[in-house]
Amino acid sequence: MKKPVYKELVAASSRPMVLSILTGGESYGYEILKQVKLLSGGEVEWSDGMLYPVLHRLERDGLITGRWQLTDEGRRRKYYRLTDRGKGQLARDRAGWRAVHGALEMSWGGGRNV
Amino acid sequence: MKKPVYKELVAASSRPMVLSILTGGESYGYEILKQVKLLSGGEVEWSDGMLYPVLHRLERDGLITGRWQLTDEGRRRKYYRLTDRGKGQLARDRAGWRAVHGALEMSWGGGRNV
DNA sequence: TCGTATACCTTACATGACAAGGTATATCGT
DNA sequence: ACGATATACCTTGTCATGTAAGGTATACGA
Repeated sequence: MKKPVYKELVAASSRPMVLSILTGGESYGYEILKQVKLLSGGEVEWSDGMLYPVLHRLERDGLITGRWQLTDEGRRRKYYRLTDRGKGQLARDRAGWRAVHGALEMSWGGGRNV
Repeated sequence: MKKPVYKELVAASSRPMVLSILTGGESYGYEILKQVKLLSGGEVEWSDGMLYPVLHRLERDGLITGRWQLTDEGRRRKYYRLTDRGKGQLARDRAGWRAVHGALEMSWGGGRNV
């Protein structure tokens, strides 16, 4: 049983993570879930019930756009890609994250101990 | 006008930040607010309306303990200090944060570009 | 035929920041 | 004397968001 990352941390990272994954090209929900797990070395696992609303929000806000696609096996997937607005948001999210991360690392010893 | 850090990021960092600040010794709400600003180089500013409920939660959960103190000037302050439970929680929060941070940094270029 | 993986979606609930309001004292400038 | 600002704490109403749990459907291997 893996201890889950606490939900506020998921909330803080979901948008930049999804946007960032999409800088690598189109992707879809189920694949993004696996990407997150892979990128974190298995330490972070998202529930699909959390991801789909995130994707809908990002699309509603114009940060990503989606298109339905049928695979050869007959499965339907919704592929998303980053918009220009999404790229701008990602840059701001990354800056905000790093500001907070810097403050945390400072508080965790100010560069001396771990 | 400073652009505020978005609220999910505040929610994710508030507990580890407060607990971490208290590893440096007792402190109180108003001072913690200034510490956060200082540690972030002025980039992160918390509202007091957000911090006080955080402190109450942490105390309720036994991660910190508070005591009222009167200063020489007649001001009342509530000083908080870290408990052993709080130290354990801080270690878990730090591990969780770093797991997510690592995944984000991976997604932000995999170690190559910025 | 049954379980697992793939692939999407929704709702009820609890949590937590934000905005805005409140109380009170001390200090400093005019 | 008075007003503004800093210090120092608190609470309430509103909104956003994850979690848990449920749903639908197809493909594939045992």
